[in-house]
Amino acid sequence: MPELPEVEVTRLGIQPHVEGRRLEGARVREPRLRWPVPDGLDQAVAGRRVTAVRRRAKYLVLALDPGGSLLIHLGMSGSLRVVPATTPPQAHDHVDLLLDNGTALRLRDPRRFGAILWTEAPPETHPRLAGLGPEPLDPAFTGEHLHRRSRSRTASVKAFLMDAKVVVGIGNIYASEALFRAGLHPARPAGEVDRAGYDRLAAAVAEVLRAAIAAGGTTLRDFTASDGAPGYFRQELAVYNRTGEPCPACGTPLEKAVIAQRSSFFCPHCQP
DNA sequence: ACTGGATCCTGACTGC
DNA sequence: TGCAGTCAGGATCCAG
Repeated sequence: MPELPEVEVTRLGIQPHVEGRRLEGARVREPRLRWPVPDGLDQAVAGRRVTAVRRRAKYLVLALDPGGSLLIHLGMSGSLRVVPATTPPQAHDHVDLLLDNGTALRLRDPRRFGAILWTEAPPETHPRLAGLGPEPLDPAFTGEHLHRRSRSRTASVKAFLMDAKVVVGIGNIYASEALFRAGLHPARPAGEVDRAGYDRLAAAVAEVLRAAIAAGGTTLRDFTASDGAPGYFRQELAVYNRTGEPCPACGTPLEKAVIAQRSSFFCPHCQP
């Protein structure tokens, strides 16, 4: 699924087509997503204007006027396209948000781990968003923050980095990539990494996420941006899915290990 | 407060 | 060609 860079690439892609448009309604073909698509979504959004397309963690937040917000999560396999509303839906095209120019923002999600939620309250107070950690591209995300939050934690630094209460947006690909750039073994207990290590890690996270956004995200199999284009950061991945290939820094064969139930990729020499 | 494990779902791929 | 098994970009819930 889309991690933060893929969600941000999606946001940048749909924003010019969606922001400022009035919603005419919603067409729900399959409400059984991660959580059920709300009953009455069509009525709830009809006539409201999209004033902003934002992102919080891996959620897209469409702010509406007068009031209300749509929260859209892409789960593992979700994607959003802007298409003519008359385009015949293909398999797994579960929801259309109908815009006032004859187009539709169309959610496709084969695995249905994604979600569309509706709230009248300020979106940051929604249970799914309240309690999340800082954005990794915000100044509040620092090595000091990671160091402080990790004291006495025995779980791996990789699991720690993927904990949305610690910092949001980092999934399995970018966790491996950031730990490689920081020279940290993914299985190291989070509480044993020192301040210098977390300073390197915080910087590495921001670097790799920014680079991935600039490349249009990472396409492993089914991620496409809102215009259908794949992301090209796959070519720049240093370790992810590269078991046995030479480390780009030292040439040692890269290794794979299952850490916190997720495949993890690392260089045994550069990441002690 | 943390931790690891199970869970939701479909599709792609591997090996027999 | 078919079939069973494995794995996949997420994140919640639960027991301990």
